Amino acid sequence: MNARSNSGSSPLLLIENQLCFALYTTSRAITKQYSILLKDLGVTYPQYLALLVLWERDGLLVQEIARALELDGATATPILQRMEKLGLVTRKRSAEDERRVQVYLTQKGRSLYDRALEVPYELGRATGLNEQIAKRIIKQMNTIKKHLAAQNRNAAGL
Amino acid sequence: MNARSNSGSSPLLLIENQLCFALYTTSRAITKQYSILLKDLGVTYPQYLALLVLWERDGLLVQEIARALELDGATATPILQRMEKLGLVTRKRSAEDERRVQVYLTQKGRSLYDRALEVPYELGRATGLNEQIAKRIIKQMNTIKKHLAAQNRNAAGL
DNA sequence: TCATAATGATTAGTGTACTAAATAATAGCT
DNA sequence: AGCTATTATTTAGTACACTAATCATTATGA
Repeated sequence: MNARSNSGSSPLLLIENQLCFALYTTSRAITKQYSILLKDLGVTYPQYLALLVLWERDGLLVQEIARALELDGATATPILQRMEKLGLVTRKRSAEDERRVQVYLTQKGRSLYDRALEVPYELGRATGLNEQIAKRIIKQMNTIKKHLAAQNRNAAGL
Repeated sequence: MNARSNSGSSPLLLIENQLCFALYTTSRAITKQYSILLKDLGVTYPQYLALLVLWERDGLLVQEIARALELDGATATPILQRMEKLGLVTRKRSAEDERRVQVYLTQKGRSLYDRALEVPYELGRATGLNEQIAKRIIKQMNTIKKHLAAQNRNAAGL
């Protein structure tokens, strides 16, 4: 049974709309919770994500950070500029290739690491899901994203 | 096993961070897909959601629409103002209570209904999940939101 | 080689989202 | 009635996110 066969019910209640709406509102609720937990650190959720990848590997390109966060470069740039203004990172044009900009953690950026370790722990308690269910949801989210990407690849290929 | 006991692995890989990140990126991917499907209608995803609730019941207050979309009133107002500029709705101060603003669909707003019915159908194909799994995810998202709300109620009560 | 394409980053412009503060009107209380 | 608290909406200010366009630099290929 697909959505079309369900035309008697209201569009608000169609399962596809419900699922997307649930993800939309839950994602916002989580981001809000992160902003509470990250207030002490003085960073936002996307900034925290950028820190996570830089703590993994320093000196990444703007593009690499954007790809890791699944963000457009045009979104990553202003985030990293704000982080530079906060004194968390520095941005340097690469010498070999002047197009590239590498992002490095400052001492201050590195210093947030220890306090940041507490964040996912506190947030994990807040979501109230066990690890097994969380893993299943992560897999299903990846399924959705893969499906959407394939859909758009086909649409672009026409 | 909680996050703390997992202190050997990187913070990026902690299950809580992974879950939240998956929801964050998937929600954005879905919104992007909606924006493609809604381009013909000339509305954004939040505007589409507002239309859904108004098609259910016309003349709702700004606050009621905000609550239905789980948005702050301060976010709903500019969305509805843009929709008014697009000629989709009109906003009228209530006569009995001058604080209240009621939102009504215009003829143009009503006329989008038929085309909008196709949207969740096309999006459902795009996500690639069956109804049963979708329903389970919706339930789990509600669990997370309830948990977060309870957490914050307790924090406020201290 | 040199015109052209591709790449990496940024800027411009629009539309959310959020908190906090302002505004205006109504409700409640004494 | 008049003071105070509450309610509904809006405005102000900050920070994403997205598309499209721009700019500089590097890669390419006839």
